[in-house]
Amino acid sequence: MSPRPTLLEQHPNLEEAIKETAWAQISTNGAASLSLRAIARALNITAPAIYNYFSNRDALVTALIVDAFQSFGDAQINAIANVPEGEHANRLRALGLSYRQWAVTYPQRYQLIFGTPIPGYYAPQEITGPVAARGLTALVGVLDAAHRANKLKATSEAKMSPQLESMLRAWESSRAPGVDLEVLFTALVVWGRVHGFASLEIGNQLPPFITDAGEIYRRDVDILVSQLIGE
Amino acid sequence: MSPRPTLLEQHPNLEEAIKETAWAQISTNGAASLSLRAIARALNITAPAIYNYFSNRDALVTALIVDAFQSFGDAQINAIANVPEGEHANRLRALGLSYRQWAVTYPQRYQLIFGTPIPGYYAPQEITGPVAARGLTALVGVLDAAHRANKLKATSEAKMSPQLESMLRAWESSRAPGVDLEVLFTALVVWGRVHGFASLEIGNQLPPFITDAGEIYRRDVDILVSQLIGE
DNA sequence: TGTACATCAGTGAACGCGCGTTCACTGATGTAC
DNA sequence: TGTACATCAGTGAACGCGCGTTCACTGATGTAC
Repeated sequence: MSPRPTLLEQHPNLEEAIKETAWAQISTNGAASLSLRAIARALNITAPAIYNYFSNRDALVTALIVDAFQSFGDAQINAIANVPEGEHANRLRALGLSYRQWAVTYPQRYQLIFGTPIPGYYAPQEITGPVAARGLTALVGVLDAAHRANKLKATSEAKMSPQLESMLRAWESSRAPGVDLEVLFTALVVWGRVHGFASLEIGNQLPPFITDAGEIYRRDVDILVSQLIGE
Repeated sequence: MSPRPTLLEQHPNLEEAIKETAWAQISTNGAASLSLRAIARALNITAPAIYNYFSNRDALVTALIVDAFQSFGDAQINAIANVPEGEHANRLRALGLSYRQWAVTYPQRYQLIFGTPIPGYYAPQEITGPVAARGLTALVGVLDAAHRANKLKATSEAKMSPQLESMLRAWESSRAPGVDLEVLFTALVVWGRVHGFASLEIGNQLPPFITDAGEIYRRDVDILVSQLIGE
């Protein structure tokens, strides 16, 4: 037993500790002012030590973004894990509620992947892209299953414009083979809809009388589900 | 005619020039890294000169935010100025389309008022609040008119929860006297819905195959209008 | 069990930088007589 | 029209600060013999 603990003993997994401290900083100061020196200070190490784990500040940010997307995707997938496959309405509702729940639970992560980009930082798409797609995949899956079971109501009787169709077809052929274009369109609409209210809440942009945004959100999700899933 | 122009001649309205330069900086570097020194550099003046117009950095940011809200409110109001009062569907559609149009036209302003807050900056609510409310007011007005004309479809048959009702009643009595609670709820839902997709587009968070987000947005607004306004 | 050595995580000093803000100042402009 | 003076927008030097990153280093740990 050494008289004063070595640094290794203080931080058995320093890489993890650095990321955790980074998240703590983001939650108080915002992602833009993430500082290696401040992280080091909080961990009682010196700033250059961080370079043993991340080659520079951007590498740390990228790691955080990947973790956040991972966490988001996990949350979406877990949300429907215990809802029977045939209950399309319940599955869609679970995804919608989980979206906000995750955002409220991890506002820092939410801000990092859905908020204003960090100035001077450019996310490497080859790292960020695949892990970002995972979240939408769950939604597309649920809507597609409902569609195949003939339970998905059409959002509109109007024909899609040729431009819209060709964009969606590009998506279909590259990432979602065999999925109906209406399903893909609906996924985007649903995403935008849950995202909008959640982001207003997280960003604290709702009027002050909205003291419990969850109340509105839940009702909105119910409406959304009943508009999309038919018996 | 003096041989070299005085600074006054270079910048007849320096206060305005400072704000314009600030906007330019925000659009390239994001709001978080707004720097008085950089603004001064771009204007060929020294940094302390800015203090003749804004007492410090935060005061400049506040002025920008107020301007942005003003611009947003104007856009919303102008959007329906030429749409006849009785055409509820067209008025709602005009507001929806204008929301995105403004965001696309002034992404910096959009980011400043709807994006991640600037670290270390706290908006003085007494200045920011009133001007922020103006945007929602137009929407509430249009929905209220439709409701009074019996053209607003109910979003849901389910009864509102008591908590939801009491929040909305607080809003009604403090800011929107006489407006039906269903109208206020609908306004929030509409806001969240247009906001969500617009913010994904502005934040560049849509999947890469969505090359023309406006196509999806327009269709989404059409769906929204047809769901809310009946004949 | 004991010694020599390689490894390598973390240190501490230093670099050059940009920042917000203060301060005493300058020098052009406009006014009063 | 001419002079003395007040005003005040903008200057330039300086302050103290925190930042990312580099570099040669130290000293504990683990391995080979």
